[in-house]
Amino acid sequence: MAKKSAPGLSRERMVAAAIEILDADGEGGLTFRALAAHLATGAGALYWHVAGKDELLAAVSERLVAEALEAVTAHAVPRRAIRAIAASVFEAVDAHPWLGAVLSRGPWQVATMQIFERIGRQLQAMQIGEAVQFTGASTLVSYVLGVSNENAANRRRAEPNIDRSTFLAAEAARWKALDAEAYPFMRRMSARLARHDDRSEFLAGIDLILAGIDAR
Amino acid sequence: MAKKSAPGLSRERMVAAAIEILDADGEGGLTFRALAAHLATGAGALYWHVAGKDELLAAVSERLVAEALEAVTAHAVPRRAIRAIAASVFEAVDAHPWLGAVLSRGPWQVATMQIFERIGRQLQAMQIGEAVQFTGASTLVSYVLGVSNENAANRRRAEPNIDRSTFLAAEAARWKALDAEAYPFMRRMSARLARHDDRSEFLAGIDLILAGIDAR
DNA sequence: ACCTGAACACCGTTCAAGT
DNA sequence: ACCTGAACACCGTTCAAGT
Repeated sequence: MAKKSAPGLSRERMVAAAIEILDADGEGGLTFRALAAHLATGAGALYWHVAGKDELLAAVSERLVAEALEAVTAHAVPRRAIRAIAASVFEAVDAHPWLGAVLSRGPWQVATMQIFERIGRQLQAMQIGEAVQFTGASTLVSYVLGVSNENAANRRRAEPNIDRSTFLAAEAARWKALDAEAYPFMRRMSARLARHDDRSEFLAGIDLILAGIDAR
Repeated sequence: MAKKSAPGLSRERMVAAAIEILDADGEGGLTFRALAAHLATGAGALYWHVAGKDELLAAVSERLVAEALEAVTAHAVPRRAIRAIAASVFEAVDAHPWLGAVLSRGPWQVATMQIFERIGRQLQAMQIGEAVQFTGASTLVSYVLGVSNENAANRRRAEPNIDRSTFLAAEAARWKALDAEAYPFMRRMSARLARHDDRSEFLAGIDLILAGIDAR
């Protein structure tokens, strides 16, 4: 849908190029020099269209989150809708792991506000008081950002393109090898870690919070 | 308890000095040059005691989290204990806002493992299945890290030493001024935001998750 | 064994100069 | 109005040289 070879720079082209670089080389790979080279221009030119790197990253996260939220199918039941919203954000972060770090670096930027608003509206439709709506939305968003950020950090730590199951196996082995005195719980959970699924575990956390909201 | 003028460097002295600088000047203030100057040595000397900046930050977070967890008073009732653990971590992050960012940059470092383990042991003492223990611990830790990170980011954004209530008032005014079509929920919540308390709101989120766990 | 500090290979950002 | 690219003021890290 984007024009193939529009002449000159633009915020849009910069955002698109930044996403390409971030996906290819991770957050460390996105420098204004690399971005300028990618766009066949000088580094200084970028500053004509964007105030700086923070603003660019905010624009990038705004775009991906907006797309993720647009993709959410409507649900008549609020808790279903919340689950769908959370799942869609999770999938965006899963597809672009660096997004987790970017999102939680500047909360209360438009991207996070969108998530908060969308979740909040669904809570509003539930039969709960305003205080629980506020606490519930805050808790859900904090949880979503927390998981996103952990995923981003894990991807940074792991070798790129490593197989998911071999990564989990290595991680579980680490847990199992922990000191028995200091980490009895983690040791006991190591087998469970090895066979857990990130996405459904994330959604199980959402369900836990939703169940807590229902209990009010 | 630390020796006043022990000769030479050491990991411990570096960690202590790093915390001082971070508290005074924020995360951006901690450079190896500044740290070396603070310790009256050359920048290269630091690398004799620490592999690099990441390791230093990990050691810093490890220390503060260990102190926070030691300060937790024992509770016979698991959900009380979990509340106390979460509150103690919250207070550490509140006292050292940059810690929130450091903690969630490298999860599954010792600091995070300690929190996970401590919370997990309490869940283990509750009458719940192992799957809920795993999901519950993950959810609680992700939430704690999420909130910590948001707080860190908020402090970065606000002017330093700004009064808490004036910050909240300004933030609430921003919410109230949002577009009515796009942000009805946030607008409706603006008054509540203005008078909410960070700490008790954080704990209300913990209670929500705990209530969800109980509902199993 | 431990420290020094200059040097290396980067950054984000600015800005005079161009078109 | 928009782009260029050298220059500025930084970084983390390395490493020969010192004690």
